[in-house]
Amino acid sequence: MQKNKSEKYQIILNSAGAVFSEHGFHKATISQIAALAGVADGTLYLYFKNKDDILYQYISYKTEVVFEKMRGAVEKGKNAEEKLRLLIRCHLEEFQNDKHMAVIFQSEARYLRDIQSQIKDISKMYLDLLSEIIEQGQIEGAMRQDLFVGLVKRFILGAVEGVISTWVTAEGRYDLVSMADPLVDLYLTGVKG
Amino acid sequence: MQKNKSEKYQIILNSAGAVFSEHGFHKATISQIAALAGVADGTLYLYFKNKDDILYQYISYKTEVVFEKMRGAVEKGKNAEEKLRLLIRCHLEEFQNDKHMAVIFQSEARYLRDIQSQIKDISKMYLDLLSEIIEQGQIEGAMRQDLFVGLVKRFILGAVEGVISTWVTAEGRYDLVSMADPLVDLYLTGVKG
DNA sequence: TTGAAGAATGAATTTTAATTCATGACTGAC
DNA sequence: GTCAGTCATGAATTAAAATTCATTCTTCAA
Repeated sequence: MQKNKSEKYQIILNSAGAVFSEHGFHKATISQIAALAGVADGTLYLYFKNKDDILYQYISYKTEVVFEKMRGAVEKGKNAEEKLRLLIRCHLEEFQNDKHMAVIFQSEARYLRDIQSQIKDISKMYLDLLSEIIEQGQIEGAMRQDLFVGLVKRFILGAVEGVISTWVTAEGRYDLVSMADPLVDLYLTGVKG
Repeated sequence: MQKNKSEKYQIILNSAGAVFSEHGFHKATISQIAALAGVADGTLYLYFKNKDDILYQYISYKTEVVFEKMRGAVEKGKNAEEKLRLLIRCHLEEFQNDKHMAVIFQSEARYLRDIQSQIKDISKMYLDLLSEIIEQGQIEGAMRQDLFVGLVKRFILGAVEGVISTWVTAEGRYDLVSMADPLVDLYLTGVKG
């Protein structure tokens, strides 16, 4: 198995993303991925330990890239509310721009239960980002003091994921990013008349 | 394959629930389910078409039961806010009381992509319930007129699922139902100070 | 007591796809 | 032109479980 992230490594990873998102990890076969990548079945084993490892590397890689962007987006915000808006917008943008990733995170991430501990879990990192933002918001006085942060951050992440999930189910037929501000408005002021 | 829902059918379905939730659908084997149910492997095929069918029937059955309870709960509410509180509480209660189901809905429901259309999808029914409640809330003047109902209902469901997901990950070590009212408060009034 | 129908068994079979590895092709140094 | 090292191939192997079915057990009516 080669160490460096050669061009072929990337091609295989992308093909795997396409095949996993179309058929689901378990119904996807090595042959399908190899065919799409334009290589022989055996070649995959020069770059990956096994089928699980392909999914693992895919998720690790995407997680790292996306999370880097999210952190960058949040840093640009001047106050808690702005940071929250930038984070949610970035989240929706990234998933809209990479539908395969969206589908895979949605449906397969949980398969990796056992090896999850090794992954820089995107949920964990995301929730930490949210904690920071909420705590800052409380200090600024922009968010209520009596919030149970542990619940609020789950509430926020759950809602974004729910919105993405619907979009995926709808085959991505509408613009996801335009949901960002209405969604944040709901977080901030709720549905009450 | 027998038609009636005999006692043995139920025993197998429950055993399957336990095994699926422990190992995940794909790692679970027919032999494990049969052993737990105290029958021979072949017996499962007297009651179910195949392994997929077991998951399918499990989810169909649980969906029906839970949804019946949710509908009953909502009917008891006098106004939109009360209905929402009762729905969320019922949701959390049912999942707390049946952890196997909670795990399976969380991680395996999406596997059934292909046969999803045949399933009385719990999300669909749930979202319809929410639509009714929100629209009623708007008529009552208890909820804002400018809400985009399609987004709000997803927002609400996503957040509950997120909270359940965390609870499942935490191995159910705390009381889930006590999250109901704080969660609804967030829906209604948001996090703004 | 018997025997026919319905249930259940579990070892044998089948299926399916992941993984291996003997072979072949390519590349650049000399 | 040749050789060594690297990379790629894909048919053959392996492995794991799902599924089948010939056989056995149970029940109960006559």
